[in-house]
Amino acid sequence: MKTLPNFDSKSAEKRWYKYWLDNGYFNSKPDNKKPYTIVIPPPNVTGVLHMGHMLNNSLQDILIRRARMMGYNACWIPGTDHASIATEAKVVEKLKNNGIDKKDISREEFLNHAWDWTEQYGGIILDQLKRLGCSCDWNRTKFTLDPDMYKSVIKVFINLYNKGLIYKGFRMVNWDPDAQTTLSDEEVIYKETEGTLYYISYKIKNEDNSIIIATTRPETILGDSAICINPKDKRFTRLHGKSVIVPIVGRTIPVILDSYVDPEFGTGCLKVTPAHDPNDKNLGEKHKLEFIDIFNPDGTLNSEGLHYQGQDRFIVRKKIVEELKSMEVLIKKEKHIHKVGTSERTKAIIEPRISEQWFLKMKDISIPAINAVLKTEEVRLIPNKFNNTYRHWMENITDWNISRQLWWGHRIPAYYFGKNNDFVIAESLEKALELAISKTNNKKLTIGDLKQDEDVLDTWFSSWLWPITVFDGIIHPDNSEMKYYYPTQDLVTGPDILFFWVARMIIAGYNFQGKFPFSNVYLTGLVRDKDGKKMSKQLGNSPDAIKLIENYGADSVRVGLMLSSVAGNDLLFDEDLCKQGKNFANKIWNSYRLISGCKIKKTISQPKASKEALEWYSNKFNQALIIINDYFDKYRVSDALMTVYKLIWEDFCSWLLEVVKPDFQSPIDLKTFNKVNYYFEENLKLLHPFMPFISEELWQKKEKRNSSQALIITPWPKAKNFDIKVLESFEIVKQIVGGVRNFRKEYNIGQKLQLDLFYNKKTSIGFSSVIIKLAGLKNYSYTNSISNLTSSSFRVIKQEFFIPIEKKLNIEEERNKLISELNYLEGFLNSSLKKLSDKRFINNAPNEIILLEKRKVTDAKEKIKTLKKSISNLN
RNA sequence: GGGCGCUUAGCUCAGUUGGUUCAGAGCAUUUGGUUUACACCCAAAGGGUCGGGGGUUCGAAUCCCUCAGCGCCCACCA
Repeated sequence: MKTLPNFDSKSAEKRWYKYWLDNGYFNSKPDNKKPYTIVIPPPNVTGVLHMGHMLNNSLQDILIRRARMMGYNACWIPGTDHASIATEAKVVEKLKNNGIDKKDISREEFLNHAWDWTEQYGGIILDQLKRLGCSCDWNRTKFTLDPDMYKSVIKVFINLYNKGLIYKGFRMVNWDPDAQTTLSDEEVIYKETEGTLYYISYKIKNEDNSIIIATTRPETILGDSAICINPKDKRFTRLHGKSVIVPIVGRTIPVILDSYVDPEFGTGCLKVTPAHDPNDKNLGEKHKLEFIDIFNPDGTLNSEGLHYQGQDRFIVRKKIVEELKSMEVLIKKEKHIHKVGTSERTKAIIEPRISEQWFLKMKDISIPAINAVLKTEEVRLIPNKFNNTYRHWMENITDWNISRQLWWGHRIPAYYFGKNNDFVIAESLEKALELAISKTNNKKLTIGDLKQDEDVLDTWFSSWLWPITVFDGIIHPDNSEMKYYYPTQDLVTGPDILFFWVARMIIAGYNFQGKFPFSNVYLTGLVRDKDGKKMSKQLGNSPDAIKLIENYGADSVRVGLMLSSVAGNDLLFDEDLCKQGKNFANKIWNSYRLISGCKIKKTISQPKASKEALEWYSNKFNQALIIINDYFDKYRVSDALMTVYKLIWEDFCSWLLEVVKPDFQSPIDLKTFNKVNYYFEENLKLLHPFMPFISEELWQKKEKRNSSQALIITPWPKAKNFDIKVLESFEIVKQIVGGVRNFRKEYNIGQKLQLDLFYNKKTSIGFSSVIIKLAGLKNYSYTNSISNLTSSSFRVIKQEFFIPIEKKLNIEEERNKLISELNYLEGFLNSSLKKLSDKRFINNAPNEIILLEKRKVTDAKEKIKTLKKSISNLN
């Protein structure tokens, strides 16, 4: 029996993954089965597997493997994302380490470096997913910068532009004066900083009076174009319609009214500098103010800065304060804590700056996407608590800034020509020339006169097409793959990209394909460490994913992740969970060791206890299967796993196997052996989506299997009816066995000594052979003449059980035990009686509740009677 | 500051429309056990005023109000 070695996860993982690949089990082609499709959230091409990926992809694999077994044509499409900003940053850094500055090389050279980098690191994360067991159709692997994907993205851009949905406009961007580049909002770090709030007096035009404003950035008064007050602020009613004069500059600017201004803050008067503050920009647009840009790209002042031209913004701040002081318009200074945006890369204080960008109008095209989630439920968010967040964002959606000042990405297909920077939108230079000629009627234009836009598209502008482009559905909308696989079924991703990605895919799916791209969106939580801290490289609290797999085995890590992973809830990951997974794998392995080690003897007949226990397990299994299926329907994956876990560990191992396993070195009968084997395999089927490797290994250990019988493609068990009464009476069996076990513990009686157990009512409980076997009884029968003085008793349901004991009965303890049981029951009875005597209860409660209460009373009374008798017998 | 959500055992979480003994699971802990698949094990036990307060109701973990603490998203306030 010791011949079976321990489970070797490393070798099993290698062997079976190769076996699945070699047999093409992951691959999908359209056929006449129903499709079940998931597109992977493409990880960054240069990324490495982290805990978030592990969680996310384990879930997808569980869903896809179960679907495969359920008979669907399961197709999981893998791929990677070019991730403009992240990848470009990494390439820039690498070049820098090699002494190359991005500014010094051409776009083409840079892109060559970027492609080298991508080829070098691009496959890593996908290989890591294989280690985890992910059953993706690798033949379908896609990359968002693949030529066909590139074409699709450009086609969509042109299409939207021609519909008038894409336009060029001005936007306030985060400008890094040191790096001289724009930064995305994610790259700006806000730091709490102590600054100074300066109170400055502005003279009212044609009056001797003045008003006082407060500002943290006095140098920006050079760009002031208005003073704004709250229309409801009674202190300043007299200023309505007036103008003021900007100190130093001498410019006359209007006083405007807007409820944006908070009368409580500062003086209640706000100076408006539309070119250098996002909020002021809004005011500027709303009130049609002049935009006065006072800075050069390097943070020095331009000609609008008058005598400060060419000096750095922070030096100017100091000098201007002095000048204002000398003009006696600086009223006072106050310390002021506020948040200042700094560049993640250069640490420079960012300068909000107006710049020209490409935008996509979102309002109209997002309406169907709002309805799909919130009204028709064609797309479901799981859990649906995210519906509110979704609504909030979608109803306040603003135009999408789709251009980025980067090189790595899909280059914007705008071609400029002529002195006025006129442009055309086209999929190629040749086409652009054609368009430019017809637009200008200038036949002398040549390709050399055209200059393509330097910017690339936001990464999400390709990702939002992902469920379509993986099937080439933009270029060839009616191709057979599209017809078969689109729309897909489930999407599994994190809530952090609900808007960046999920919402936009829903929008794109409807607008470009007429159908929403998926039906269900399973939103996972963030993976945190066990102290609740977000896992990150900087904190160093993120375990190495591959090391985890090596230490515990992929199956165990998957179980560890699933055990506490509720949809939408953050996952507090503790390595001990993997240990739990490993223990489980060990348990399963050893149950196989027991079964496979049995010697079969055909001539012996099946013991009654085995027959009874198998009958119970058959019901138990079907009940569990129905529950598991229901959990899957509700995407309660960890509950489904826990149900499998308990079915195998408790019901199968601790109860069934304990009954059917033969005595030491005794043989087992064939009938029992076959049945146990059968259920062992049924269990493996339920286990497979969660623990693919060990389940396949154990499945294939069975003899005479051929490849067509691989577990991965074996049908999921069909749920059959079960008899709840059988399950209920087995629960009573467990209590009786437990009662005997407690007795043994209390009186320190080992398992080997066989006991007598008597009951005092003739009602049948069933499973008597199981009881005899598991409780270690030599006699189990009815009697009405048992003395409490010579036996210990316990009660299950309405039945009383006695175990005769010769010497050691501790009467005092027995009595105390009975009395405390009695006290509990009497308290229980009283509360029921009290309820029933309450007329309001009788008048209001539904009949069935009253009947229940009455039954409780009669049951309790009966139990009390027997208990009292037992107690009096003890005296 | 605006919006949303959360608070149940030491930890991570279940708890369907208020109603059976409804206060649960897993882990952890404690106690006892092992030549007979597995100490990566078996058997049993302890542990919660369901965040505080108030209300509705015959009846509240569940519905309402309020307070406190935590989290997320958005805006980041001159």
